[in-house]
Amino acid sequence: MEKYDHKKIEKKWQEKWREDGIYRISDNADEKKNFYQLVEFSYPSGNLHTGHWYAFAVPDIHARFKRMNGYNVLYPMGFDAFGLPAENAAIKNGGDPAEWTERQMEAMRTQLCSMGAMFDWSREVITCNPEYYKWTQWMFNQFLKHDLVYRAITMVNWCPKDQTILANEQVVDGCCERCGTPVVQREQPQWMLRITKYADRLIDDLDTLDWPEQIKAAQRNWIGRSEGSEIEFKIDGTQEKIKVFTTRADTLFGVTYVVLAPEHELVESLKSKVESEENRKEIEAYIEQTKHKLELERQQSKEKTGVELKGIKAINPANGEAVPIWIADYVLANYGTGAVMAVPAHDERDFEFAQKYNLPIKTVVVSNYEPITRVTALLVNKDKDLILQLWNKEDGKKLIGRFGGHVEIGENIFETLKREMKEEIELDINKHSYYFADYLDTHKDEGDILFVIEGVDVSTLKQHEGHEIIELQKYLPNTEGLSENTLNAWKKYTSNLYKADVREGILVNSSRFDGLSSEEARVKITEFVGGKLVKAYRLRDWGISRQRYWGCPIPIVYDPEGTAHPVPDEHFPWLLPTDVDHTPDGTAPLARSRELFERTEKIFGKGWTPEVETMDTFVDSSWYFYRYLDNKNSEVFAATEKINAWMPVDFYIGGAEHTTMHLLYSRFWNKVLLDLGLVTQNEPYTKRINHGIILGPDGNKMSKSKGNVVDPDAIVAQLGADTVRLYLAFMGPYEGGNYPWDPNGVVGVRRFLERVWKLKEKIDPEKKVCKTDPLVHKTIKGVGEDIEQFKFNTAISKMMILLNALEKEEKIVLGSYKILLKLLAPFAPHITEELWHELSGLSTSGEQVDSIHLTSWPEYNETKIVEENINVAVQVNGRVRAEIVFSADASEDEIKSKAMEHEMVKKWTEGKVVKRVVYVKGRLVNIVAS
RNA sequence: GCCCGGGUGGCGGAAUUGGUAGACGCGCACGACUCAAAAUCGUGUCUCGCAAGGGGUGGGAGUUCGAUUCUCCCCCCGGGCACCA
Repeated sequence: MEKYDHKKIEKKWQEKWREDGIYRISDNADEKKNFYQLVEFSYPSGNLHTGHWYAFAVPDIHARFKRMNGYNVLYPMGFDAFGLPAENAAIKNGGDPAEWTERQMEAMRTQLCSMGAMFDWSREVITCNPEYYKWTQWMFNQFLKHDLVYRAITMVNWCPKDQTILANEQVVDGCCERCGTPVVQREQPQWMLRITKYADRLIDDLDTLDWPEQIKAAQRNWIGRSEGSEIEFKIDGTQEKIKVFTTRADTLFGVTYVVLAPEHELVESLKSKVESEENRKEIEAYIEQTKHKLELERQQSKEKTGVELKGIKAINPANGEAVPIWIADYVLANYGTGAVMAVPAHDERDFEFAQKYNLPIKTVVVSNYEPITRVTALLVNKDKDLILQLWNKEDGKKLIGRFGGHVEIGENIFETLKREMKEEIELDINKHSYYFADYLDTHKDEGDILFVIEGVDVSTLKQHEGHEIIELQKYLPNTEGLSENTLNAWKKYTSNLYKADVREGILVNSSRFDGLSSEEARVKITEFVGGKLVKAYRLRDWGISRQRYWGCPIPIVYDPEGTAHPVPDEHFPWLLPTDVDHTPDGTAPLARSRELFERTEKIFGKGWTPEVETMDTFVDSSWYFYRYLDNKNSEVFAATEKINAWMPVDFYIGGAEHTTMHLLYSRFWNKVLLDLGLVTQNEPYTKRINHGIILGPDGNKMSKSKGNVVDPDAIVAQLGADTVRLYLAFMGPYEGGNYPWDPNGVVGVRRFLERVWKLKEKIDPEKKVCKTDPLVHKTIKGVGEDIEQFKFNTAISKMMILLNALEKEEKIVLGSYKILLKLLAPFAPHITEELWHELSGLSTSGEQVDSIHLTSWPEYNETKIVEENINVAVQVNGRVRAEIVFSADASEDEIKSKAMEHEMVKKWTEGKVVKRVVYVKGRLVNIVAS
């Protein structure tokens, strides 16, 4: 018999599939449901590496599976062809980026074809093609019309050595990613997209998505919404006001100074009003210093610095108190209002600053802590995690109870607690902690206000009339009988308390707000001082200007007065000029194009000039998935009926690195398209998973310098594409994990394929039934379920188990073998296709055989999965003592009594009383005896 | 510091979601074939123990007839955010 030789079959079938066009997908296949599976397209930066294989060939398994299950599956491929990698390579090799890119794409297409994936190449999308970027420009114009684009001067990352702007992700630890030079901040006009306008929707709509919590959390983090208040502080003796943003309006009574960011717009006018020339110079010097502070320094040193604006005071709207005004760079200009009210008693940073510059610290207590009298300690941290330590009052030594949990202010847990505690003086700490946690849960809605204490000086509380607070430290040295865990918890929570102790506490009785939770107090106090409730975001607007050549030209022209105008739609594509030397020198390469300037003047008139910036490539990739649907349309970016036929993307698979970039940008882009009435879906991707990366055999990230790069082309040549696909799928669950490439492991799956190949020798066309039949059906079920969940590793394992079983048989049923081939087809499309056709000779009819990939997924019969016999484990007190085989229809009573009779059971229950017999259907019997 | 994931043999990883921990593969050991090697096939492989039996899923406790799985505390690793008021 001929040996399995991948070289003979893989190319052959790839060509045949292309000729037959079996992967060409129509928009409407009769009766079939459309399924859009998307993977992130790649930069045509050069060679296809293992990462590409992992990203494209493994999801192909799922796409093929869906197709065999009756879906009309679109699994397209294209190139994110603009951008730095292509441009850099072109610069290095002295070529034209367009030509260079075209060459790379051609090479990569060949490599991509070697995967044997079901890409529909007729739908290919290339972002650097004018037919594509014409629509990017058209959308930019739409954004512009709807006030979602603006030009602003912003701070950008600037590498002084490379003379170029760097995107945030190109700044690593405050240094330029490429040359390691510390990055400086520089003011630069930029075209901005108003993504912040969509911040709320981008957060809120995450709830509707079937995405991993991890990704959602990262996006929430990135957008960074926090709800707070904007409160105005009048500046004494002027008309000016300082607006501050705070999430802790309830601490307004504790404000002891106000801080502006050095870049704050009011600083300019205020500095002329300071009391001395000397102070003014000091201020100017500080502002200057901040401006030139390297990003690196900002990150490394959190040492507080600042300068007071002497002689000017801000008025606290809550109590009319005049407090000093400072500028300090710990206040960020572009977050909130760029100004904060400082409450050192309740904010770590303000506290540090106040300590350094000797500013007063005032503690605010908004509280009603009446019930505390009989408990030795009650602490609430700022997350409202309540920790209650109950000490025996009599000798003050024994910790009799402790509990923790999230608590809402307003629970009157105390009275009942007292009652409960009376009976149990010596509670076991660990045992009872649950009891109390449960208790908290069930009494959430009852009772009066209990307390809010935060950062409170114990001695201050003591002075408060009518309440008895026993100081914790009195009992601290007495650690007898406490477990280590308790002791640690104790230390942790008391250390918070002592931190407050350090502060010079002044009790401010804001009785008006007594008895409110800090949340309620926040709202009430904001109202009281005429502030407003606002939200602040960490997310900034999206700067899309790039001073590079190889990108989509921003379709803007300037009139002779310098006013910007959009290039009208009829001039699209607004072509990227080619008469440009694109060696980077810190200026935009397009500024050197004669053709572009001439074109502009010719169309718009003398003195008009073009925008010379290009767009961030994340713009290109923000809508590419729409173009796959209708990639040749010259009238619209994609026809509505095609959009409706396919969108939203059912399944989007990609790398974790895009979590807060591409995934957020394209969601934003989609929402804008929705608002403009161009599309109908609120979210572009229904389901998303992130895959991990393939590491080198040494467990490190593959890199040329480490010499651990695995070249997929070489492995494919040696072992075949099917083996590589199978191995990548077998390494571990597809979602999330990073796996080292194990050269032995690949050989292992190759062995599996060879055994599948050899197994055909055992086929007996006459044989109709076999004892492996139940396993065959079980495997169909299991493999299908696993693929659905992207657990390819266990799917393969199940096929291996089936193969192991079939190999043990003398002869096997043809049907079983065919099923195995079908199950394996999505994983190893070539070998299965070859065997499938070879087997057609064994079938009775002589007609033409279809591709295995056009057949449907085998069906399993649930009743056939049931095995004849079951193994029941017999336990005595939870330990397995015996195993008994029963026929599958044995009754519970029968199984139980047989188990009781077993000699091992007798041995282990000797002299004991059987208290209970637990039976788990078809699995085990547990005999409880003592 | 905050927010998400994780922690199981020598390794990648399984475990029907509370029911016989370690599937499947790699590696390793032994055996068969061979003059020999490779390839292939077979057997074994968590750990202590000759065995009977005991221990064991990062550590400590708890709930349960029974815990890798649930609860609490702690430790460690990976990722995101971070002077965000």
